[in-house]
Amino acid sequence: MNIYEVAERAGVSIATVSRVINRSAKVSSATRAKVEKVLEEMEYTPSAVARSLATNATRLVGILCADNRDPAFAESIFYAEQTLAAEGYDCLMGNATGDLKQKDYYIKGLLERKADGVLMFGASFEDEGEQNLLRLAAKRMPVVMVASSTKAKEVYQVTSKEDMAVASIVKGLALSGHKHFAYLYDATSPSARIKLNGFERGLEESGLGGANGAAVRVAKGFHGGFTGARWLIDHGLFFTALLTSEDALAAGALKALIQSGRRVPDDVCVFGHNNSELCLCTEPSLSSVDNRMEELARLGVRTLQSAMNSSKKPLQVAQIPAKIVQRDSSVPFDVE
Amino acid sequence: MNIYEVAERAGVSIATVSRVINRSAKVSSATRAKVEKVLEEMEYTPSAVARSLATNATRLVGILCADNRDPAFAESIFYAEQTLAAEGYDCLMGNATGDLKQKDYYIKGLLERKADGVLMFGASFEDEGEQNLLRLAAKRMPVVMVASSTKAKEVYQVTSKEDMAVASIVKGLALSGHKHFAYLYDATSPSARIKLNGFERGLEESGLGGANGAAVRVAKGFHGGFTGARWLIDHGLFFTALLTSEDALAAGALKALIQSGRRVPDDVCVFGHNNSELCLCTEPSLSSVDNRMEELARLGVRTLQSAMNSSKKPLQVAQIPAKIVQRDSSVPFDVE
DNA sequence: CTGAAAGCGCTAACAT
DNA sequence: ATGTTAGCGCTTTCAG
Repeated sequence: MNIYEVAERAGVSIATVSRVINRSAKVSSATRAKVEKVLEEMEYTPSAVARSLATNATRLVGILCADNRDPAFAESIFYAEQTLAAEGYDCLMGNATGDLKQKDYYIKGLLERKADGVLMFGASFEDEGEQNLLRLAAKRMPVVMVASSTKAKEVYQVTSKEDMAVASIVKGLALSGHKHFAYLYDATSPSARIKLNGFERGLEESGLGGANGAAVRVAKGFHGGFTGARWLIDHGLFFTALLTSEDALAAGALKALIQSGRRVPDDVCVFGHNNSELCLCTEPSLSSVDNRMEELARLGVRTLQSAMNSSKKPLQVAQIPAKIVQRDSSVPFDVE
Repeated sequence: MNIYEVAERAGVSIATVSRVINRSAKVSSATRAKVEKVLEEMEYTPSAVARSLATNATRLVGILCADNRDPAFAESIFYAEQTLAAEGYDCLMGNATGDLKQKDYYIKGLLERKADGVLMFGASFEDEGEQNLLRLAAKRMPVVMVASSTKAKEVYQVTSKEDMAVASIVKGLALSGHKHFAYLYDATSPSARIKLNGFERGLEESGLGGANGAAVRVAKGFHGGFTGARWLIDHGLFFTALLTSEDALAAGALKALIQSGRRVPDDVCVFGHNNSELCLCTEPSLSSVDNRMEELARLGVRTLQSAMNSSKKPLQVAQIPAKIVQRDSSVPFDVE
């Protein structure tokens, strides 16, 4: 059921068939009707692959993300997918959580499939090998990284200043009299490191030494937060403020703290990160930092779109401020 | 940078280049080396679209889902994507949340792109038009529906008996003496309706009339659950057991109940649905029904794989039992 | 072991 | 307005 069979059955040339399919040129309404009838009858479906080969254009964009299960990324992917679909782009999705080999697989795949562009959510490209891969990709199609950064300057980047927000929280709490901080994080990705940096910078800028802040790497999710907080408690570490790199971590920590008799926020203030719906569900509700993923996703998609239309090159790097959301797990303070 | 340029630079024919690229046939190690060197130098990337046209095979599978933001679907997508990627399949993802037109867009797209198969998560195809679409798709590639059902019997289906679990909860609670039930749901999709049916069947089979169970449609998420429960309370509806179609709904309801002075589980037992991580985060922790999405996803992927390899046709329809998970938001009872 | 040549299904000049 | 034809980049007989 290709264009030839249609042409034959309709008694016209393949060019004409192609024309009616694509509305590309004038076709007399008589032949048009004739062809369309055959199209219907045969349940003809054009071959996108043949078309792509002929036109050298796929309407395909890659969505590479660190983990589509992360609610923030899921939200971004959803938005990106729906927006791009509305413009007739299809999304090839991949989770590049792992090592270089995995990233290589996805990037090469997109290159081979001649994708029109890539949108990355939280995918980290740190070392030399990864950056080279990124450059290779950027040479052939626009690459937009959302919520993660890289030294490779060939790619577009949009991030929010989460580290500033974290630092601001520490400073705000310090001004309120807090002197002993703890930080729970679950990954060592660049963006995770950036948040951690914010924590440490906050301490420094508050005139507090490293001894005032314990940063502990824990397992992912509620369980990681729970056991992490238990560990802190069991080891007798004293802290009146607990920050985390993830809401689920904070939710777990919250449970552990309360089970151990701590009052939140009176004894210890707790902060999550990402401002997910989870924050509303805990008791007390969770203060968090809103990294404004929707904004980032929006900006990322727009950037990719204009880059693909190669109309005007947008900025290489964009940053928007993150927002601190104070709820019941912390005592209110002013943010400078 | 196509196969011709490579052939020329290496002083061989394109057939030979094709052979070394695909390791398809014997090539003397001398020429092989020569060709591979050129491949490297030119940073040659094969064209998947040309290859697909020639071989009539894309390694592409569609992942159509109701909403990739739903944690359960996100988990499934992740699993499916990683598993398929390991076998060299790329995933075209789409959210077919909406009307027929949207589903049509995705299905036709997959057909045009000559996808090798489709995996659907929670996507509903109810009415005549949608079912015809499904049939059209199934005629050309294997279609596997996970966590949703349809009357169209041309597609593979794997679901869990969530309705049975819901009914069992109602019956279990009824045996414990509960007489007044409420049910909060946020959608009218087939699978949502099935759950609701379970609720109603549970009442019936407990010898309770419809007057003993109020089913209310509410907005999505925590907020929907919160306002829904408030509505029930404000309207003076008495109930000692509250079931929901979603954990987030239950989380919201939980807050509202507790704020209004109800003790959970003493005054009212609350059940979520999906057994997400959220259940651990609430206070008290949330009882829920585990629809075993991971199992379903696993089964769905396996089904698709074997259907694509057309080795042996697996069963058309598979069902696995769902599990009731009792936590602190309900008083323990025995499940028959 | 290697090369020549015919397609895969479609688009896009270029004719008519 | 419609038809002819030459690719698009690759795979795959079929010869040699």
